[in-house]
Amino acid sequence: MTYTSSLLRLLDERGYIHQITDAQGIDALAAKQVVPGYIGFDATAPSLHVGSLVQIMMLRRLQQTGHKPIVVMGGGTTKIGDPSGKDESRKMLTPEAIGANIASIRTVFERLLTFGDGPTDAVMVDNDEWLSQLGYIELLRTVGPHFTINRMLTFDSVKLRLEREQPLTFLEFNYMILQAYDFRELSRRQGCRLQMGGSDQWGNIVNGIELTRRMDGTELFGLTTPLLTTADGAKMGKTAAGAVWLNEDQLPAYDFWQYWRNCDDRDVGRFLRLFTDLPLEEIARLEALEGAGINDAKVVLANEVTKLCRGEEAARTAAETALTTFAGGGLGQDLPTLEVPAEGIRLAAACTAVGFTASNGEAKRKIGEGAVRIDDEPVTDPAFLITVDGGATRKLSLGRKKHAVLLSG
RNA sequence: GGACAGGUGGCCGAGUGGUUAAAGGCAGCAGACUGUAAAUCUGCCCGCGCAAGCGUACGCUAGUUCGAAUCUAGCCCUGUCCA
Repeated sequence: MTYTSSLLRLLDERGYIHQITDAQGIDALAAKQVVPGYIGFDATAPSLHVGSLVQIMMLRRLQQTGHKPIVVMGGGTTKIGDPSGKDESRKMLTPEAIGANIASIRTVFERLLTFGDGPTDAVMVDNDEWLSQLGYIELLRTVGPHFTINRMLTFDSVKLRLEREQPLTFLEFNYMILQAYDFRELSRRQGCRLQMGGSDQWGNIVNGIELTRRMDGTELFGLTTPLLTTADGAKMGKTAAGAVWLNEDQLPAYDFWQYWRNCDDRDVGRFLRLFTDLPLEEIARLEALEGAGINDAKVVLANEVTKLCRGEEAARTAAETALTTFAGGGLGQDLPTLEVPAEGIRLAAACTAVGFTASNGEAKRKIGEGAVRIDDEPVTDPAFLITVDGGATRKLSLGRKKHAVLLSG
């Protein structure tokens, strides 16, 4: 369908839209007034990762088209301990830890959104503000009548668990009620009219809309993004090496840049539309590049995303490091470094020390396989003693992609 | 509270007394081929040690045994059904 509001048009042409509760309704609303819209985020870690970036970018799009982004931090829900994952997510965080996480996460939002008091300035709120005030009996009486178990059982989040015969705790079952309540509360406090989220949030969003309609008679809207996976089917933002964190102190800019630089050919166009502000014509040109030429598009992608999330400076340094390291065979300043003591260090120990390998045993195996090079010369003796002359630097590499700088210590 | 089933390496999943650091698959890492991509083929894939070797590991604890992931007891956890 064609949209009249710039918001919906932008979201549509850039590939953010999976489902909308009432496409015409929200389009009409966005065409005539400032729409405050929110997305909820978890506060279980000191940083969000790339998996949340689509949502953050949607808030950015909201603001770009003249609307008001509301960032909702799940401080209240985090207090309970999000039960959706398996064992690790069972941990319950202290209020102090949650507060620290929220402060840390906020730094990324500040790069991508403009905060303030103006009508289209972004605001950040913590759902703990209202959730922790709730009394159980009160909640049951006011909200309880609007939910039927029959209906709740039909939601995918619940249904899938039951079908797979996986446990679903009462706590988790209640999660959707709290999330629904969030939407209603935001509608009352901030005049929020739109909730966005990943496609897995559809049920929660719809519940919030229904609850608010029944309790207050207010009409709200919901919009979800497609579930983002990489071309080979993996969830975005998680690699075997760990999550791709948005915060600098969780993941160095160089590694962040490399994540995008190494993306699958098939993902380039999609990612450029979702995660950069580049004009669509420019993206069309980039994704049309063929063969090795697509690498140029990947560099642009890495530059742009790193610029947005980490700043110009970080993006430039990471790009320069990549250029000199890969193309020039030299050394970039952004690479991990290791100070080598005067008496030298064994090759295997050096590999582990710079983080190439998890253990000396693994390092030895890799060395034996001929994967490790010093100054681009393969070395196959794990006991080889590396020394660095005073003031000089040497290059340590494992495979094509892992490089580090050795300094004299 | 009761009956039954089950808990194995990042995940899935074989294994019912020694030859099992534990088949196979997935994921991952490296090599070859390339384009810092994908696909494919090959190798690797608990830790320490230069090495010989040692230490840990099959939910937890205690036991049987020359020897246990495998047998016994108790406990914990999960699922299904019953109350």
